[in-house]
Amino acid sequence: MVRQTKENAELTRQRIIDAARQVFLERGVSRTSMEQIATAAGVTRGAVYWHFSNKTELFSVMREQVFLPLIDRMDDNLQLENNEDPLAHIENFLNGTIQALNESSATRETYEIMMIKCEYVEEFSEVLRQILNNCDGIIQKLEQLYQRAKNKGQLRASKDPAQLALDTHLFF
Amino acid sequence: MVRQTKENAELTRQRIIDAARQVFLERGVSRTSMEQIATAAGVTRGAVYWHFSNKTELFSVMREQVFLPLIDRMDDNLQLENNEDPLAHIENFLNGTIQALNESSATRETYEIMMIKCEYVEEFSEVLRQILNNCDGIIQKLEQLYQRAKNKGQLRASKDPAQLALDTHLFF
DNA sequence: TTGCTTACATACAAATATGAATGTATATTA
DNA sequence: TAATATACATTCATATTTGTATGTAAGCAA
Repeated sequence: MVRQTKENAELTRQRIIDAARQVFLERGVSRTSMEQIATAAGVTRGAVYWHFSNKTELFSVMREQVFLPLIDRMDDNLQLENNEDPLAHIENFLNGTIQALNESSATRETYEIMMIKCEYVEEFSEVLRQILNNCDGIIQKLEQLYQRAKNKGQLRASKDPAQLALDTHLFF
Repeated sequence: MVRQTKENAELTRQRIIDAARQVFLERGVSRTSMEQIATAAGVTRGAVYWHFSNKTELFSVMREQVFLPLIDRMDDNLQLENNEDPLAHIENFLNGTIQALNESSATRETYEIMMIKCEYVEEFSEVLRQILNNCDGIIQKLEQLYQRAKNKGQLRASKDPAQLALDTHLFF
């Protein structure tokens, strides 16, 4: 197979990403070689290097492909418009995210890779920073919601909204 | 330096372990080579291989050296004798463990390595299993304590001790 | 004191991985 | 339709890492 049409090339690219996710999951990020990813995708390293300049970039793309939509969805679920019942709002948000994880095995696998199959050093520590950045927005929104709940008397006075937001996020 | 006395050899071994922890922390477990560990310890790979058969074993020893005492301490803190105030007992346990982490940088570093600088695949998944095994005992004890708290009316009826134990552990 | 063992250092061979260079047949475009 | 760019496969040079093998000086026991 020598020269695919544009659409086929896009399919190949996606197959490589999916293959990477599989191999990362099985062998961990740093122990998988480009060769293994290529084999799993049914191509050679040449193809992999054509689409991605190195493993770090491939990892980032794989991650963003499933995570940016998830983050978006989380952000959407946290829209601050609804002022009626902040606590229920938070519960809905958590349930929605769990459901998203439940529905997509790709998302779950990526999550697992990021949790226990990746060492956050050097190039990857940048990834970690990005993730934490994403989370910061969510934490802030959570805090605002908790603050509103407190204002509405839904929370005992002893609770600190900032702490609760951190707790919620950390637990999640 | 060619032939040390027995005590000096033991010191060398310990230096290697400490060096391994440092390098693991900086570069992640799978990206550090024996060479780097050796250099950090001020010896050659020969010495490292003399004391440890490979990186996995070195990692295990490093981990156990700081974690077994920690687990022991946690177990001790959870002794079930004191029946007066189960919830306070749990709080003490958590505080004690935090304090242990706080006191020993080696423990903290090892904790960080295990959390985000190690990919749990193949040989290392065994390590993960071991860790979870250790935790099981703790979770059970927590559950018993929560159960007692419930019996004593310290908990609302709606709370499930098993759930609370998992929550506490997971959060921690 | 001799002989054996220990605690390493040094050297070597093999495996593995990387990135780039090159080749090539086909899509695409002018 | 000719020229060019694309989407790969193949090849190659170069590190890097590993485990082992070998060397060696000093410690230790008899």
